[in-house]
Amino acid sequence: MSVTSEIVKDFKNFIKKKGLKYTSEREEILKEILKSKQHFDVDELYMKLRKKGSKVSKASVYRTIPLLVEAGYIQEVYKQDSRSYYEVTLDKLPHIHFICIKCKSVDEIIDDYLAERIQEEAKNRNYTPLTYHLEIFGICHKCKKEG
Amino acid sequence: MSVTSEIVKDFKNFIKKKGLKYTSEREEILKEILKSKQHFDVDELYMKLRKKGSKVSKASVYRTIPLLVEAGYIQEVYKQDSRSYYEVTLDKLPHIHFICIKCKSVDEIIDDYLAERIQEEAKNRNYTPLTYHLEIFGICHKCKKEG
DNA sequence: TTTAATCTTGAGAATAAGTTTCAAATTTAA
DNA sequence: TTAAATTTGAAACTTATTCTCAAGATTAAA
Repeated sequence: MSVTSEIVKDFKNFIKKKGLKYTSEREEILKEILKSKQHFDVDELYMKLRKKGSKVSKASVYRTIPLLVEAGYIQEVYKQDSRSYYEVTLDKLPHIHFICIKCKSVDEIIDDYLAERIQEEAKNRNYTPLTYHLEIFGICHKCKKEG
Repeated sequence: MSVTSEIVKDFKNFIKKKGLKYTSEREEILKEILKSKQHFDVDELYMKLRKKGSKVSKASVYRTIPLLVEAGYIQEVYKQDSRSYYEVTLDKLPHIHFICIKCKSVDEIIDDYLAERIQEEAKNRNYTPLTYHLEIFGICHKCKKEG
């Protein structure tokens, strides 16, 4: 069984356990998201679905995202210009984003050591961490060269 | 000369250097912000000013904040429910926020080691860091106890 | 398979933070 | 004091996200 269909099955279970109904819209949205290799926002996702002939509404996309976050498949990774960006969580440690305030590019790195330290800090505080965002704002190499 | 009036003087210089005009509204807003010991959002700040009899408009508050960020007196520290929160930067290292997703409480700590490591990571990438946000989302001790 | 209860959907209205517009007021340099 | 330039307040606008509601889909049980 493919990874995707495995996840689809699990998501169905998740939905059922919550006493909700498993709809084709929810499945379509999940499948499309699983294809994304990068950060995405609601508009991008909605457009991709539309281009493929899907009839899902934007409202359904907005309604499905919190379910996928709760199920642990995606997470919000940053906000920019009052828009939220998400990414697939699978096999991924939370990571660091470098956001260039000039060109708006987003670069990411993973630093296991940093991740551990963050976990520690949370535990020292008697805090149950679920996820974190580390965003470093600054100027990227390219923009620095250009002036 | 008090710390506040020192800053007010510097801000006036900053404004002049940019070829802008130094207005009583800008000064009022800066002074009120300097009094804040905690995170604040635009609405809170605006309300405080109003209660003191100030006539500044919300638009002016919104217009002044980016200037104060640029001048380095305040920084945006996190966003929640599509609202931005700021704090006074003075003598402060960027720090970590624990945000409880249940009660919305925000706790902060400073970890110099983490701060250093973040700087390093940025430099390794040829990136000029200006500021960063590290937000850890989870459940606080109190909410965990309550179920 | 039919039913009935419940949930979900799409479309558009509503909400709210933040931005913009514009005429009147203020600041500033000369 | 004056004239050019900027800023202000108020209200209109923008835009991501949420909400509303009637119609349609799902589900468990008969």
